[in-house]
Amino acid sequence: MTQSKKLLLIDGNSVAFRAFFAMHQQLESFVSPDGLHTNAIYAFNNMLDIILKEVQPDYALAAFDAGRTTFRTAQYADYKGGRSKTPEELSEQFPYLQELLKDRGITPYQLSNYEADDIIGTLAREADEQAWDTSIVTGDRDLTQLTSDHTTVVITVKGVTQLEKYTPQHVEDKMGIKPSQIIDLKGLMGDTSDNYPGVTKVGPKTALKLLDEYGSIENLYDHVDEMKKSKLKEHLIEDKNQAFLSKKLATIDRHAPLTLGLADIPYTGDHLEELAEFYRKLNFKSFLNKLQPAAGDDGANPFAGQLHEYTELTAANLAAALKPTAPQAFEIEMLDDNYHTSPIVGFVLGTPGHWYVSSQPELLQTDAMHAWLADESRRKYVFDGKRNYVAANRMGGHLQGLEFDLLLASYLLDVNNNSNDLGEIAHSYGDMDVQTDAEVYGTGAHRSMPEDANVFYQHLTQKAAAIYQLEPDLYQKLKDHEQDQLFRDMEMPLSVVLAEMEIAGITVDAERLKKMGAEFQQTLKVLEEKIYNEAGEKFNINSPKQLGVILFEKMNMPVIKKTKTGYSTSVDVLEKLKSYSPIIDDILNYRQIAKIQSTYVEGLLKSILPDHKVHTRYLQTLTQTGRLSSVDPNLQNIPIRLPEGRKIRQAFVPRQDGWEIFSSDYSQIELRVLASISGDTNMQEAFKEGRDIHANTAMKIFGLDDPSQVTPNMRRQAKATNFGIVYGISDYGLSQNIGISRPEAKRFIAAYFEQYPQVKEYTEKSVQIAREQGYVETLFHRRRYLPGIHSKNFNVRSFAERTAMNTPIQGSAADIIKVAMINMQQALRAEGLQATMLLQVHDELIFEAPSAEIETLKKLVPKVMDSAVKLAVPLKVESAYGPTWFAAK
DNA sequence: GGAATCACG
DNA sequence: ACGTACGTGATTCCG
Repeated sequence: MTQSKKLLLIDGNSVAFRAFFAMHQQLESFVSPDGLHTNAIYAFNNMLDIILKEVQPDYALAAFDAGRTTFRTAQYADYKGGRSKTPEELSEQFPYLQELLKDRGITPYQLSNYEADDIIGTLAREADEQAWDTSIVTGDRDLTQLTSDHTTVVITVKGVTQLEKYTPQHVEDKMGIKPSQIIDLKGLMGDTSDNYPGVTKVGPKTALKLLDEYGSIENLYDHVDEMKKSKLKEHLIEDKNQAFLSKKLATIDRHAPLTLGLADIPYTGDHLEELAEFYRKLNFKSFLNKLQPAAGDDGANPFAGQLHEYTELTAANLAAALKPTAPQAFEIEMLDDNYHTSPIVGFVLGTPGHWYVSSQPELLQTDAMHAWLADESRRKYVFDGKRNYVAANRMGGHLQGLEFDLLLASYLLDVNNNSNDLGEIAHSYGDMDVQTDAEVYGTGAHRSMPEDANVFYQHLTQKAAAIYQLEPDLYQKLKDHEQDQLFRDMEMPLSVVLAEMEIAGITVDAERLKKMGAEFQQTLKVLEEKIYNEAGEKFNINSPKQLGVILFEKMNMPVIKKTKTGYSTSVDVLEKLKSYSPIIDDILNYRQIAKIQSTYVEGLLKSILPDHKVHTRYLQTLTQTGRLSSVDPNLQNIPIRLPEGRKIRQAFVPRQDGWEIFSSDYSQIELRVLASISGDTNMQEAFKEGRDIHANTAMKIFGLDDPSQVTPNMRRQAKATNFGIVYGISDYGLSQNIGISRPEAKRFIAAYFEQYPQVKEYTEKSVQIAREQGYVETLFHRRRYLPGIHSKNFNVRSFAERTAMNTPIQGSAADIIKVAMINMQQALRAEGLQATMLLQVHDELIFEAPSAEIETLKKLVPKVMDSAVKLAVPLKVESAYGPTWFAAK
């Protein structure tokens, strides 16, 4: 069976208009070197990326209007009259838009006397007759009259990159009429934007009612005499001609005399060289970077790039391959993200001109490879050293001598560019010679080795070559940013520390978890029954939608908050509903236990490997602030705040009897960082004197003389205010958080800034710096760009301002614990301890150790942590230990 | 695949 | 007037 052909038809004018106005705000920032406005072209191209990927057409055309005069203006002179002139900033973009379309393999077309709609209608009809599948993209809902079993109309909503698909069914659901009735609707109600009238006093509601009853304008007028006497009837009779004319105007001509046919418009894909030239001309860097040869190309590569030659590694040539003393690129290949468990499919190493590839992981286990891996003097260039370290470890090797990690370098240069794909990153630095993994291996369920081994080898080779080629450029950029130390002395060594922590893993007592799971199961069952009783019916408690119906419709509780999709049923909402019914408490309990059960009992059990441990992966190049994140499983959000959840920690145990879990955390590290970098003398004094910072703040903002006057509630509010400052305060946010009025929150903040004046200066200075240089930095020159700081959109700009205040604080705290971790691994080794660092949870480090080493750790760990950096205030570290993680707190 | 919810610092 | 706290990840539902 042959698959039916796919046709893509684009309403060029309509989409261009939408594109132009969607990016109207950015009009003046999208200007080519020649002074041409490019915002519409840019947004149009974004839409193309999306729709081409989705439709994958065999044939494609973009239709444009030929001018103002058409056969419709002949029928009705004022058709589309009164429209204001197309802005010059847009009309100048049309010729380029057509050039873009050609370069993207899509035929642009216009026909004098006809509108784009008619071209589209005609081709869609021809395609329909051959049972092709057609997608029509437009911003104009009128085109939904063309929907059929084979034709889908895709409407751009909210800009041009959000698309809504209309099938005949969707048209009916959304508009209440069949696609064929749209022209009747327009006939009755007219169209103000196209400037033709319908029947007097008939709007959408009346028109829909009439169509519901009569089906079409023709049938309506056949029976108009039978209607009861009414104003409506008079208008209908009066405006009969107008109604028929309007229907005619609204009807798309599906037999326009086109000068081309379907056979003339094959979709030819990106014409890479022309397209690259076009992007360069318009200064479209991001599109240029995304540009690459399509997968399955015969390797032809128009971008200067070369395909590097390679040699397949064998036992015989291994020695020769390992001989060069210059730094070598090295990469172990795995297809799954989780490198702790993914099969290893091959590896590559070498220097330019001498690339060696292999699809035999066993070679990594040879003595020769082991010696080379462990030889610190043999420097290695890698992409994601941590991943390679773990993989080498699985092959019995110890990867040392890491000199340059492309992934870490690109992350530090711009944390927004947090791709994990070598190809994508290389492209963003202008190296187009390497494909992305998605292109070579596919994604999701389709991910697999290429059929042709040479494709695999070539990909490995191109990756290694890209690392080598980009190294000098990126290292220079790091130096330009004053980030070479951060890179060399912090992130690079940390990647090895993290690899060792991940490999160590933490032991989980599965039996313990299962026992807890059984108990939770019982509790859930009881709660479930109770909730069904109270609701008077069974429903899915896990479905916020169904729960909303029960609470707010059936039980008539007041709606406190709405979400995009319906009623909010989140904790803060439910808390406010407690007095209405005991069902609320049961739901809250159910939610709490269900969360623990699904995420922490069942979820955790799934990640335990045969060694009885879980081996998380720390993502070192993800967060915008420099923190780590933890996945598969996430060990940075194990419950602690509520007693039921906290019990989960009883399942985290040392790897052998006679050992314990030891934990140390920084106390108030973010506020200490704030005190230090703001230079605020009052806040510094509080820390230097070892005072309770929240109580101290309470005394200051409530104007008390003595700590004994601070009530628990005052301290709670002061604490929230301290947090608020760190997050980039707003009176509204604070008022919400501690349940006070907005003016009160405002007074709090004013009092706070009066007491800590240099903190106020710090917040103002941070925003100022972001405005002036476009980015903010941490103590160690970690950088975050904040393009939103100049936005005209209040929300976007406000967010950037809060981020400007928060990132140096959160990020510097992240820097500090990273330094501590590197020093800690060093210290444990130097002291010859068996103690092993296992986990990092942002401001705490968790170890396992023989009981006999606990006394040593109690001194050593805090010492290493509080001496990681020298701030203007002391760092305080608190420790605890016990037989499980539960006890170590 | 997005939205809602909730776990952590 | 705008409409919010900063940084994350996993699970579930549902179109």
